[in-house]
Parts: sequence; C-alpha cells; structure tokens
Amino acid sequence: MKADLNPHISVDCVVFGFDGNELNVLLINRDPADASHPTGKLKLPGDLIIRSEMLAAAAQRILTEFTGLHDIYLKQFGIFDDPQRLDSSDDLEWLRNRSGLSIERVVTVAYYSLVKINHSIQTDLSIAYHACWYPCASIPALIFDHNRIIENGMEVLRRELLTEPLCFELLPDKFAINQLQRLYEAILGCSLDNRNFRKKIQRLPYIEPLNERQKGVPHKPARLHVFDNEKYLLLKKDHTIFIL
Amino acid sequence: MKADLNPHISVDCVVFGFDGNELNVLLINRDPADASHPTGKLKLPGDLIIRSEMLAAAAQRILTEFTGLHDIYLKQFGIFDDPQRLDSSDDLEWLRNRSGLSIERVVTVAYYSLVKINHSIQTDLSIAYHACWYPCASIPALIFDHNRIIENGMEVLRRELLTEPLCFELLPDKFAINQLQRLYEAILGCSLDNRNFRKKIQRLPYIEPLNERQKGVPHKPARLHVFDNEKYLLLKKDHTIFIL
DNA sequence: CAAACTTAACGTAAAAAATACGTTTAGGGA
DNA sequence: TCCCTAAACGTATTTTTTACGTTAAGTTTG
Repeated sequence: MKADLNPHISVDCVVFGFDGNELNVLLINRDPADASHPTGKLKLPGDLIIRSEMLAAAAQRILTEFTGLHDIYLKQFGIFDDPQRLDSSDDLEWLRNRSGLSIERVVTVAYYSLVKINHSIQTDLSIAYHACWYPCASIPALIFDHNRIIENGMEVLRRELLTEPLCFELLPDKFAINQLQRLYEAILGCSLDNRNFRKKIQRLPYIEPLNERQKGVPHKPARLHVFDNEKYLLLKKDHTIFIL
Repeated sequence: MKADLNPHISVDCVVFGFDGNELNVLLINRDPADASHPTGKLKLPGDLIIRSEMLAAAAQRILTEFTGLHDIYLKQFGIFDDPQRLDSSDDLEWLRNRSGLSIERVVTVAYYSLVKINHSIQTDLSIAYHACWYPCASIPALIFDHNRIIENGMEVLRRELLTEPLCFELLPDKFAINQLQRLYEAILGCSLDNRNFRKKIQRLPYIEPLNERQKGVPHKPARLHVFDNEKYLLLKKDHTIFIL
C-alpha cells in the first residue's frame, strides 16, 4: 500500500536472462512471504506507477527493487489494455486490497528487459517475493494476462535480436563466440553452423577479440571477446546494421 | 465534450500517406471551424479514450472520423508520458475546457498508421478540423509534444519498413515498381539503383506482375503489380523475411 | 606422464546475392 | 512522323552465404 499511486496505469517487466543454456524469465510471488494468506500465485515484476512518475522510471525502479541492478536495458514493447483483463477470479480483489485504491481499469505498459543472469543478487524484495528464474519453455500459469505478456515479449525479442545488438546485454561483458552462438540458438530456436557463425562474428568490427581465455572450464578454454558499443554506434550511423 | 472519457489516457495517431513523391502526415486544427476563438494551432488526430474502450479501437475510431476509412493499418510505437508534457502555454487549459474534465496527467499512447492517400474522402470532422496533409520534411509547430511524437514515429517507420511489408499499405493496390522505389527513396531518404531494385522486387515471389498497365500517364505506362499477402505470410512462417 | 576426453578453432569450394553501370523501347503529345 | 518521357532490360565483378570434416589445446584420470 504505497502512497500516491496512479490507479489507472501500471508497468510490467518481462525480465529475460540467459543461463548459458536457455532463456529464462524472472517471476515473483503475488504475495510476500510474510503475508497472512500466501497463495503461491506467480506474476511478472510490475506495479502501479506513482502519480508523477515516468513509466520507464517506474520500470527501472521495480527492476532495481527485485534485482539490485541499475541501468538495466529496457524496451517498451506493448500495452495491455483490455478493460476486462483484471476480471479473472480473485486477482482484482487482491489488487484492490494491496493498493488500497478503488481500481477500475488498469492499462499496463509492458517492457522487456535484459540482464546478465550470473549476478544472483538478493534484495529484500526478491527474497520476500521469491523472485526466481523460470525457463521460457515452461512458464507456469500466472495471474491476469501475464502469460500473454510474456509470449508477446518473446516474439518481439526474437524479432529485435536480428537487427539490434541486444545479445550483449544477456552475456557477460567478456564472452566466448560459442556462448554467443548458444544464445542465438536458444532464443531463435534453431541451430546454427558453428564455422559460419564464427566467421560472421569475427568479421564484425565492433566485436573485439581479447588476449584472454575462459577460466575454470574442464577443457580447452575459449578466447574471450568484448562488444565495442562506441564503434557500433559509429557504424550504425553509416547505415551498417547488425546481424545475424 | 464527450460522455465518459478516461481523463488519464489518450491516443495520438501519426497518419502517414505517400503522394507519389514524398511522405506526408495528416494534421488537424486544434479547434473546429465553428469554434468562437479558433487559434490556428495544429495537432495530431487523437483524443482521450472512452472509459471502457480498447486503445487500438480508440485509434481506429478517431481515424475513421477523420478519414472515413476503416481497417487502417495501425501500429503502437511509443508512449509519451512526461508528467509535464501538457504544461506548455494554454494547451492544458484548452484540453480541460474541451473535455469538461479535471485533467492532471495524461499519458498518450502513440500509433502510426499508413493509408493510401489517393482517396481524398471528406468527413464531417475532417472538414470541421481542416484535416490536411503536410510533408514530413516541413511539419509546422504543433501543440503539446506532437512534434516529438512525429519524429519518433518516422524513426520507427524507417526501421520497420526494412523488415515488414509496410510499403504496400501506402501504395494503391495495383502499383508500378517505380512507384515502390520512389516510396522507399522518400522514406529512407536515399536514392536506389533502379535496375537492381527491379531485380530484387521481381525476385520476391509474393509480388505478382499483372497484365495491366498504368493509365493516363503522358509516357510509356508501367506494368502494374500486386502484393500477395497470403503468399507472404506462408513464406514468413518458413523464415523468409522481407526486403530491402 | 600418457591416454582419453571435451570443446575450440579453422579453410575451401560452390552457390546466391549485391553492386555498378548504359542502352533500347513503348507509348503519349505536338 | 517526330519528339519527349519514363519503363524495361543484361552482364561482369565483388561480396556474402552456405555446406561440410579435421586438427588443436587444454583438463582429467589412471
């Protein structure tokens, strides 16, 4: 029950993270651990906005609360505005109680965000609400229309991955080419030829090979690379676009 | 002053039309012709939504009011939500009077839409509000943040033109390849080699040449073509994408 | 310290697509 | 019939994409 909420507009975040193997989404419990009647229901991180707040700021705020991270990549990708979207079961009742407001219609603005999954930072809220990664391939049933929001977010991500350098938001700063390939394969749901993928990546002037190798792997360690965003932006101005 | 408006959310439409030469945007007067104090101020077609209305439906409704057209191509591309976006000059006062509501903060959802400019249909509202096409290259000063909304819409259109078959929404159903080329040149702001452009277009299986030619042109009439959306959608499923 | 294992790293030939560039042709208007 | 205008076309070169199998570098184990 926060002060000064705008009872008409919310934001919801589809937070994607890549664990090296598959794409995951961050979900939280509807009710905090100390609630008198926890329900086990799950939802996306999101909330009503504060009365005078910008939407993107609200999304950043919520993400920081649940991940401890700042400056997360965020992209608005849709609006979910069916006047009946909150009507199902007891979820509307719950929202009214929680916000202390007389909620009628809530339009939610959906963002997807991309984070490097490795930092398993624990914040108060992420603990209270059991924030957890769920593989995109097996998302449980969520409240409201949150399953649809995720579906839609994945479609947009798949599309935009092909024309914008989003992949680097999901990988560690220093990454191996094969990691990058696995990321593409996971998101696009197809398999790629390793040799051709390598060639294509190595041709890109804004991907710099380092004289550094992976550590702690039980086999030949791969060479690490970094994405040079400045170089990328320069080339982009000259109409060179991305991949794949 | 319509009944039952939602005073928190509006939609605004950046309506693009191509006149064969350059890209245009549809603008309307802020005040109807019969207003006691017409100001000559211009704006995008848009309005507060009706309380129980879907946003896309509101946008369609508004477009139909101003163009007489139905089933217009619409794409949500942004949200303009600065709490101060309405504060400039007397525009907020105007909005309060017009809606008869105590407006505080209005978040506007921006759509771009694509129409075939040829039908110069006149509706009551398009007459009352002097709906007019303005070349994108010379948009006058508009109320609120509408200039920014147009800028942003153009960027998105330019980007999406390259990966989706939007161009056919802007051309007559039967079009000549050279018209298509001029459309690309106008939107992308570059010039393209005619022979190579032709080849590329003719290779696309979902563009069908007709045994029909332009009429009424004072020179050799060009062959007409149509876009076959069904074929396009089939190929798209098999991961063939678009142009340019 | 050698053998076995695991993944990284690499190259070449063939097909397809992109680019650069000048000339001929069909129809309308005078 | 001549003139004008824009439509339609082809070829050689370069670049990109695709398909495909082998060697190399570390780690672990016995």
